[in-house]
Amino acid sequence: MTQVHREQHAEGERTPFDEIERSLMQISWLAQRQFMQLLDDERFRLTVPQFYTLLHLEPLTEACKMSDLAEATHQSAASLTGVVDRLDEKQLIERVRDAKDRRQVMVAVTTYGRELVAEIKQARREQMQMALAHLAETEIEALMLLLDRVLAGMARTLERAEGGRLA
Amino acid sequence: MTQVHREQHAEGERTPFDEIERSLMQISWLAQRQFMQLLDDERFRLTVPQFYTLLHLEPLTEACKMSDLAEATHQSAASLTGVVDRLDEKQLIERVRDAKDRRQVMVAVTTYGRELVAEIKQARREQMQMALAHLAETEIEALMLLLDRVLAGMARTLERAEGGRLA
DNA sequence: CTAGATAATCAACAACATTTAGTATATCAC
DNA sequence: GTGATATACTAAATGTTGTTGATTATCTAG
Repeated sequence: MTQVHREQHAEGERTPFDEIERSLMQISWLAQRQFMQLLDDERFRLTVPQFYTLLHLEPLTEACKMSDLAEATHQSAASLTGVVDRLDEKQLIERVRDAKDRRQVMVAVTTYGRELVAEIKQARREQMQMALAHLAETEIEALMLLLDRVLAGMARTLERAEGGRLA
Repeated sequence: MTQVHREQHAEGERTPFDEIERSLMQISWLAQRQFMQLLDDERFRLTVPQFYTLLHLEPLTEACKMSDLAEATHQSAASLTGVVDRLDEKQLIERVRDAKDRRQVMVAVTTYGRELVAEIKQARREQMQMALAHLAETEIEALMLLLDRVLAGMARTLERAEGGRLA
């Protein structure tokens, strides 16, 4: 196992807050990493940008303009074209030129695309459950309490910041 | 602004739970994206894997073996070599061969590396505060309450899964 | 000393995302 | 129609990460 040596130096003051902040960051990294691996599964073969682009399209009844999609997913238009190309190859989305403004390309998720998103969500749910399966019920409860307190602390921080700015 | 058309189709049943799940996923994507952009700032010029590798080293008093670092950050050894190369170029870490086992390369964060991590954390905190600055105090409170309930719901899901498996 | 295991790196390559700049097409104002 | 603008795509170049398999150096067991 990896040995961990924590610092206690007097100047620099490593506070519990710092520890928690670091833990949250590390958890975020690991979760992201785990999700990446899930998406890379042979059933899906998606990358993270591809999935989130698809996810944005999935609930829409109507097709979405490329430019709107780029804005919504915070990707540049040129970058999005590549991502949408790859989704198109996999037949997860369809490109249709708008009848009214023939410059525009409207993108819509296909039925297969919707199915895949559903599968991925299901797999992710199972993955999360498995990730916590080794914890005892009491440990999960404790974890939840702690997370609640983290959120409460974040709320307080935000209130203070807000108060300071609006005073 | 992007027009959003939500689906109400009878089969398929779009539940509020689905909506929230999607929102959480989208928030996670946007947060990740925002963080990426922050790390790309001229002050830092880091990538996400580079930052989290550095983050893992930052609290350690002693240097860390490459293999342990790879395991901890969930990267392959070969992949990590490249990441550490780039951190080394930026003088954020130092490589030292272990005296006892000269095969091993020990990696340690430099003072400059620690400073940069601190700067990034600070910037991130400010970024988060700015992201929520446009919310009224009552809205933030409401948001926090809702997040609490999301977490509680997650806990229940986990308990059920746990109960089913252990029954 | 030798054989084999171990640690890290290297080499070669593929995939993806990203940027910049340029292009084709279509729309709109006049 | 003409010129300006808008929309999406393309091309080319870059950087990072990732994989696989070989390689180098080192240690350890016998």
